[in-house]
Amino acid sequence: MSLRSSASLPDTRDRILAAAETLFMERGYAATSLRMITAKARVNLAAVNYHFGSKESLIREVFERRLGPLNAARLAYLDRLEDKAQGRALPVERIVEAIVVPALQVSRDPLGGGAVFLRLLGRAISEPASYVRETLPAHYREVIIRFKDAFSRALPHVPEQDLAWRMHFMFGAMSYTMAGNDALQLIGSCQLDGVDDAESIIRRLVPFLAAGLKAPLADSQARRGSIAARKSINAVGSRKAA
Amino acid sequence: MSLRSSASLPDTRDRILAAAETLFMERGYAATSLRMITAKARVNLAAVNYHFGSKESLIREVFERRLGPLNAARLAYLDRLEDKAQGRALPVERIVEAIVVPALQVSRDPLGGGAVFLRLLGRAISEPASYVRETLPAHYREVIIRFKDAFSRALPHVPEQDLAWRMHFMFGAMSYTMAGNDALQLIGSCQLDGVDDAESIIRRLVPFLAAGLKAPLADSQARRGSIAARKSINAVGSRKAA
DNA sequence: GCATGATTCAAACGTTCGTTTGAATTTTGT
DNA sequence: ACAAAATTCAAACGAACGTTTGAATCATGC
Repeated sequence: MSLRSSASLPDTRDRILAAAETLFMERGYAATSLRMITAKARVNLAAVNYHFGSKESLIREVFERRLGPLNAARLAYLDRLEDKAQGRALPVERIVEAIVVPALQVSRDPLGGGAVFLRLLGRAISEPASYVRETLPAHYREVIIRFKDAFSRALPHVPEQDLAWRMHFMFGAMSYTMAGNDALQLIGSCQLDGVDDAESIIRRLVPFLAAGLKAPLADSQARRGSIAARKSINAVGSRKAA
Repeated sequence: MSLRSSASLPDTRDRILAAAETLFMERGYAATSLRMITAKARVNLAAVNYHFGSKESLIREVFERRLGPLNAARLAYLDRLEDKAQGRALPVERIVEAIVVPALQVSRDPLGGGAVFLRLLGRAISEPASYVRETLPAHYREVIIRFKDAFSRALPHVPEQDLAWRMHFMFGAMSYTMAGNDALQLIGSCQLDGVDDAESIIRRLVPFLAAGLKAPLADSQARRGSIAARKSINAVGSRKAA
């Protein structure tokens, strides 16, 4: 079993995990070499293959170390909400909180690496690496099912397909935000300094997502919008887009 | 100048661009080798360095070929809306359309590669590669400024910082959707087949985003939610998250 | 029709990658 | 204390990477 004597576990494994987490977040999986990781972790190059077997297994463990507890906390949060509601429908805002708030908890992980992992997770969702695209859905499946049911009860008038899409949009806004994607430097054109702590982001994100989920259905107004869109496409297409 | 005689331009450049676009979308920048690109494009390996100088310049051209026209179409769409409105505030839905609909146009590019580029673009926003993170903001700066002004007039009661964050969330949901991020396989738990064409996605995305942008401000209810969140964090943190 | 420039091509360059090896070192069990 | 197991280490492996080279091939203008 190789159970460590509590006090003096050889932190080589954890140092590698922490270094890999940071570097994968900063540079992506493919662009991060094992030599960068072992240099940052101050361990021997061969330690990665000794402790994890391969680079691919390493990134798998990076995710599993934190994603399991995160999604377990989300489900526990939802359980508590549903217990308290005693069968009554939950407010959409509370369900959204059950997804978003545990992320805040992770970002305050006393080990300190939680915030880094959140950014990594936000990036990983659009990471093309096959190990990521196969590992994440397995972790999320139960979360998706449970929350889709909860939203479905809270929004009984929203058809299943529309609800699925709205949850899709919700995960998009969330992942993007958690990834810290200031790539477009929205921030550059107006000051966001000092208010980018996790809690104030959540205070803004939850109402945004709840309003989107509760939005009136498109059908009534959609026809007109769709036609207008079509016309404008032709109009734009006919000019020389410079 | 090397102006080609119209009919028989050596399509080597375009074949490389198309192959690179697809492969960057499928596997990411760092994980795509020049040998993969030249094999797919059926050109010689050295052709990339001959025509583009380097791998980095190649990806830059991949983006500039399509992103310029796309954002120009967005600005033209907004121009047209504002001309018609004659100084009156625009409906939020129309402004959102001006961002989203030109993407639909790109996805119908007669050259056929537009949809691939949209997915690449959605991924690139969270791509850590420095060339991407430095190139994209330059293309988007004017778009951000113009649309922030438009939203600001349409939503005069929303403070600037809140508006910036809501636009941030909007770009998140958009990028995620354009990237085709079914990584969580929301789709697996409920059928979305047959309705995933670009137009029906937009018909669902625009109301979602517009509702989020118009959401009531958090302040009134936020205090309570924040405290509840804090308590739940401690509660969850104290149990063994499995 | 031939000289000139543009393009393609096979081959090789040096570097870095993930992984393996086998000996040295440390930790553990008795 | 000592054998056995676990871990660390320096060094090297072959493969794949982006890029360069110089000759071969193609197109073009006079």
